[in-house]
Amino acid sequence: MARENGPQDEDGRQGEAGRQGEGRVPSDPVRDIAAAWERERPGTPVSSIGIVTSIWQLAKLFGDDRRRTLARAGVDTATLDLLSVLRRSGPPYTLSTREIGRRSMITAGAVSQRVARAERENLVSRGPAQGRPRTVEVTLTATGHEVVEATVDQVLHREAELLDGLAPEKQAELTALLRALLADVQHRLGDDRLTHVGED
Amino acid sequence: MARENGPQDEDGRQGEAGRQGEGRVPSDPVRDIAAAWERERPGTPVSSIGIVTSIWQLAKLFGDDRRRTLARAGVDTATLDLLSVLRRSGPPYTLSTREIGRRSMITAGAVSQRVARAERENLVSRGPAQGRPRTVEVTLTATGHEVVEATVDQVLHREAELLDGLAPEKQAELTALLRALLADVQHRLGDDRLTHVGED
DNA sequence: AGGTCTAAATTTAGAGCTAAACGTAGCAGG
DNA sequence: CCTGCTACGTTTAGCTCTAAATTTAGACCT
Repeated sequence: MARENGPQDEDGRQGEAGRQGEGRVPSDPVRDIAAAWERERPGTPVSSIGIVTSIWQLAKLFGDDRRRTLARAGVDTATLDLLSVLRRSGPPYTLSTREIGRRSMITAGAVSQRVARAERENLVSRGPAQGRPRTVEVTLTATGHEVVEATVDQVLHREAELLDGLAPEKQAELTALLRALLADVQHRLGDDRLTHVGED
Repeated sequence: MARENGPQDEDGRQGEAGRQGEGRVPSDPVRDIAAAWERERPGTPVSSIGIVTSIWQLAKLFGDDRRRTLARAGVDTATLDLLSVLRRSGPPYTLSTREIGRRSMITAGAVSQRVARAERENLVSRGPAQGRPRTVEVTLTATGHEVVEATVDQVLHREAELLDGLAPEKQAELTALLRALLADVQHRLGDDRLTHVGED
């Protein structure tokens, strides 16, 4: 209620898809974005929007939901990510900061900060690696181990729940396509970073 | 410290996929994550990982790449997102802050801050809405308009390029699946937010 | 041995975001 | 009328990230 008058469109053109006349398309926000660019700037290269924007929005929804789930348990997503990477690596639950950065796809500075925060709460410990000079090893503590055990299933279960509107075969197809795309993009970007240094 | 011994594989088992004996699978990092959970904690509900983690990593790669592309042009991604939403809405390039938040999927506070930053650089202007009390309207300035025109094609073109390792039919399939998933998750989360208020 | 060089991690500056507290102003009921 | 409610935007506190500057400590060369 509230909003008594201005019902239909302060929003500019919300339903801007305009004329997909027939069936009653139940509003596809991502498609609308591409359509709006076409309408406003004919020739805009919109081909990537259907994939990139959907991925972006899904990541946002999953991420926000995960944050809320974990907040109830008193943990934050960055810390759980760190603990999970260590937990998954198996005994002795130890990795170099470098390796942590690679697996979590974050910069070295971010690793330092995550580890410092987690160390403050006694979830991990830090020390020089034996055989390798200049490298620091991070190890899960007993407390850290407990936190993982207490939260990981919750998070994963919740996410499986969010996916179960999609039929299993569809999920399998999607998994395969995402996997192929991820491998390709990763490869491309890895190369680019090396080749692309000074040009363009 | 003191973790002597273990020289050979600090990385835990990087290639932890272990025995997918035959073909020489070219290392699938996302699959490895699920496999590692299974190995370390049999029974962990890993079914969502293939989709959720891939989406997360792709979003990170696309996002980082976009940030780098825009940095060269002296813009940041949050600002371009704001300007784009306004640009796409068509003349008079004006939206309420509420609507901006909905379209960009960010909180009201984040909208305020984005608008404040953009206003400082004269990319948008802000003022009370005509017919509706209590609402603030944001409008693209000429400068803001120029920034969009100068950068949007670059960004979208770059992203299309990143996708073009995936065959067009595959892209179409992926688009359709993501679209279905997004609609479902969005619907579910919208409901949840209302029903879930005090329980659990 | 002494002076670079270099590879590693850490620290810092600054952008962004969320959640929650706040300010404000129509509006509705007594 | 006055009071409290409600819908809106803004501000603030705190977290997290990136990029760049800084620190640290072997390694290499002569």
